[in-house]
Amino acid sequence: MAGSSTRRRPTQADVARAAGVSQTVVSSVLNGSSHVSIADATRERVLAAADDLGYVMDGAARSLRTGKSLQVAILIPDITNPFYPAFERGIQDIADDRGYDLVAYNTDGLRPKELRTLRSVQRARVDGVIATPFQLTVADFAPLLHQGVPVVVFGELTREHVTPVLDSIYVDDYAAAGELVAYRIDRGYRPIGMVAGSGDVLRREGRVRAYRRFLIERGLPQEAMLARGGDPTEAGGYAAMRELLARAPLPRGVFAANDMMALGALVAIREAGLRVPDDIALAGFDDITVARLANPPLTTVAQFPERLGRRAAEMLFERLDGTVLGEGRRVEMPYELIVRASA
Amino acid sequence: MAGSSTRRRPTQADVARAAGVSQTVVSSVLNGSSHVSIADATRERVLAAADDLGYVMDGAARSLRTGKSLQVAILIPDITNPFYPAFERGIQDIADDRGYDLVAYNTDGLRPKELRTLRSVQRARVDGVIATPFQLTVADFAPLLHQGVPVVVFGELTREHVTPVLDSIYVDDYAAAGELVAYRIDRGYRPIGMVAGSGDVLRREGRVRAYRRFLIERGLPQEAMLARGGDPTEAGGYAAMRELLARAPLPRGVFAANDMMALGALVAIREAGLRVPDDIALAGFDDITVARLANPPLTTVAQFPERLGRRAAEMLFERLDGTVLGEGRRVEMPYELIVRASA
DNA sequence: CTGTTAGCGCATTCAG
DNA sequence: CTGAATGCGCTAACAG
Repeated sequence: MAGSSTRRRPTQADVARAAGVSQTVVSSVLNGSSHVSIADATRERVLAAADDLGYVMDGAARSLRTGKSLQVAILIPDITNPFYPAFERGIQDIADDRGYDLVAYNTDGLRPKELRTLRSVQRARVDGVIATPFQLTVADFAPLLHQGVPVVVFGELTREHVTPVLDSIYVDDYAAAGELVAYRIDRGYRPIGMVAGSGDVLRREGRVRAYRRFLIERGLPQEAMLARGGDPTEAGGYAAMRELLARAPLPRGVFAANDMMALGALVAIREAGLRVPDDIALAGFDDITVARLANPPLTTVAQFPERLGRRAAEMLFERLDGTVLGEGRRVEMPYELIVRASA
Repeated sequence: MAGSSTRRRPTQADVARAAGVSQTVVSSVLNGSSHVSIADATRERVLAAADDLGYVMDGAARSLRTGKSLQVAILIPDITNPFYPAFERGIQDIADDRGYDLVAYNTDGLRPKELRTLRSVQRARVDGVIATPFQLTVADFAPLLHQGVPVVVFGELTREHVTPVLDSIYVDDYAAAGELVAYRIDRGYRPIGMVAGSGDVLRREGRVRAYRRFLIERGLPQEAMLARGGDPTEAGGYAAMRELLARAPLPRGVFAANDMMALGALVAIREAGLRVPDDIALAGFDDITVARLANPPLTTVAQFPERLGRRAAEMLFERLDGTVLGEGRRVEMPYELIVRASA
C-alpha cells in the first residue's frame, strides 16, 4: 500500500546498479557522445534499465556540471498583445527541434520589470535570450553577454559607443509606416491623424516618426492630429480616436500605431456615425489575424511574427552552436503592405 | 583590453572572499532564512560585496541542492489560439509575485508531443505543472505526481479507477453551450447548425454534446447540420460554414465551438450574401477580445481566461506551500453568457 | 572498453 | 555568531 508516497526519482546510479555497470557507463550511453565507445550489449542493457526505471535526466545536475541548461529565455512585453503569441510560437518551434525549453517572461515594457527579468534570466542560467526590449538599452545586456550568454534583440537598438556582440532583428517600421501613410491614408491636402500608444516604446517610435515626417513634407501642422492613448490596446485606440473626433477639423484619414488600436478606433468612428473608408480612411499595423475579419477589413502592414520568431531563434542557435562568431549582426526582415477595404 | 572575453560569473565563494567571511555566511544572509542569526555589520558587508560583484544566484546549483527549481511549467495546446495568452498571463502574474519563472510548452494537443513535453518537464525539474491536456489522461501524470510535483489540470478529466492527488479547474462548457443554444440560437423549430473542430479535443466536447442534446430534445435530426472543420481556427470555421451553406436546408442559427471559428463563419455567411443575425443567428464561445469588435458584435460565452490562470496558479502554489494537502480538488469556475448583436 | 575520482555552486549539518 | 566539511546528480579526465 505504498500509495501516493513521494518516490525519489531514479538517478544514473540507480540505473547503473540495475544494469550492473558503473555510473560513468550510464552517462556515456545516455549522452551518446563522448569519445568512449560502449559495447552494444552493454548499451542495450543500460537503455533497458533506464527505460524500466523511468529514468529522466536531472537537468539541474547536468546544468551545474556542463554549464548548459537547455533552456532559452524569451522576454516580451505582454503575451496578451496579439503580435507576440505568433512570435513566441515561432521561437518555440525552433527551440523544440533543438531540444531546448522556453522560459517566458512578460515585462509589460516597464523598465523595473525588465531589469528584474534580466536577473531572473541569469539565475535560471539559460543558455540564450531573445528579447523585445522596450526601455532597456544595450548596456543592460552587458552582464549576460560577458558571461557568454548570446542575446538576440527584436527591434532597433539605440547604438551606443560600445557595441557588444549582440544580434538584432527588426522590421523597418519607419519605411513601412511611410508607405502606408503616403499611399493609403493621404487624400490630398486634408488633415490626417494618428492614434498611438504612450510613446515610451522605442520599438514603435518609427511609426510615429514616419507620420511626423509626412506632415512636415506636406507642410501640415504637427501634433494637432496626433492622439496618444494610454495603452497600445483596443481600449487605447478607442479613447484616442474619440479624442481626435472631438477636435476640429475632422481627420480624413487615420493611421493607428497597431491593429488593436485601429480596431478600437473603428468602433469609435462607427459610433460617431461616420463610415470607413468613405468618411475616414483607416489603417493599422501588424496584420493580426482579426484585421482581415474586421468590417471593413483593415488595411495594414504585415510583419510575419512567426517567421520573425523563427529567424530570431535560428540566429540564437547559430551563436549557441558556434556556427557564427564575431560581430553582432543586424538583420532586417521584410514587411508587406496589406491593402484591404479600410484605406 | 579585456573586451568581450567571457567572464566567469561570481559565486558565493567570490562574494565571501570580497567580504572577508566564509561562504556559509554568504549563503545565510542571501537566503535570509536559516536558524542562524548574522551580525548586522556582517550582513551589510556581504550584501554590499554581492551587489558590487553583480552576484546572481546560480539556480542550477540551488536546485540540485534543495530540489526546488523555482520554475513552474505550463502546458497548453497553442499559444496562438487567442484563449491561451490570457490564461498564461494570469499564471505568469501569480508566479511572478512568488518569484517563480514560467516554462512554457506548446503541445498542439497532439499526444506524442504532450508526452515528450511531460519528459521535458521532468528533466527541467520544475516544481509544479499547470496543464491543459488534450489527449493525456490522469495516468500520464502519475510519474510527476509520485515524484511530488503538484499538477493542476485545466479541463474536465476522464475519471479513472485510481484518482491521484491532482487538482483540476474547469468551466461547465456543457451547461454554457446548452444555454447559448437554447436562448440565442434556437428560433423555433428551424434547423440550427454547428461548426466545430475535429473533435479529438476532450476539453471542448461538452460544447458539441450540448448541441446534440438540444437536437434530441427538439426531435431534430442529428449530424445533418454539424460540420467539423479541421482546425479550431478562423480558417476551419470558414470552411465548415461553407460546407453548411452548401447543404439544404439553410440553417437559421449556427453555434460555433469557439470565437475564432465563429469569426470565420461570419465571413463565409457574409460572402454568401446573407446577413447576421437577420438570416442566420451566430454565436461563438470564449469571448476573445475581438468578439466584441466584430460586425455585428458576437454573442458568446465568456470564460475569463486570465482569472482561470490566476486561480489555477493559486491552487498550484497552495500545494507547493503545503497550505492545502490531501485529496485532489475540482474547482468549477463561472462562465457568463455575453449577449450581443449576432444572436 | 569500463571503473575511479574530482568538482560544478550551493545549503546544511556540526564544531568551534 | 561564524567556519570547515559534506553531498545533491552529473560529466570529464584519467587509469586500468
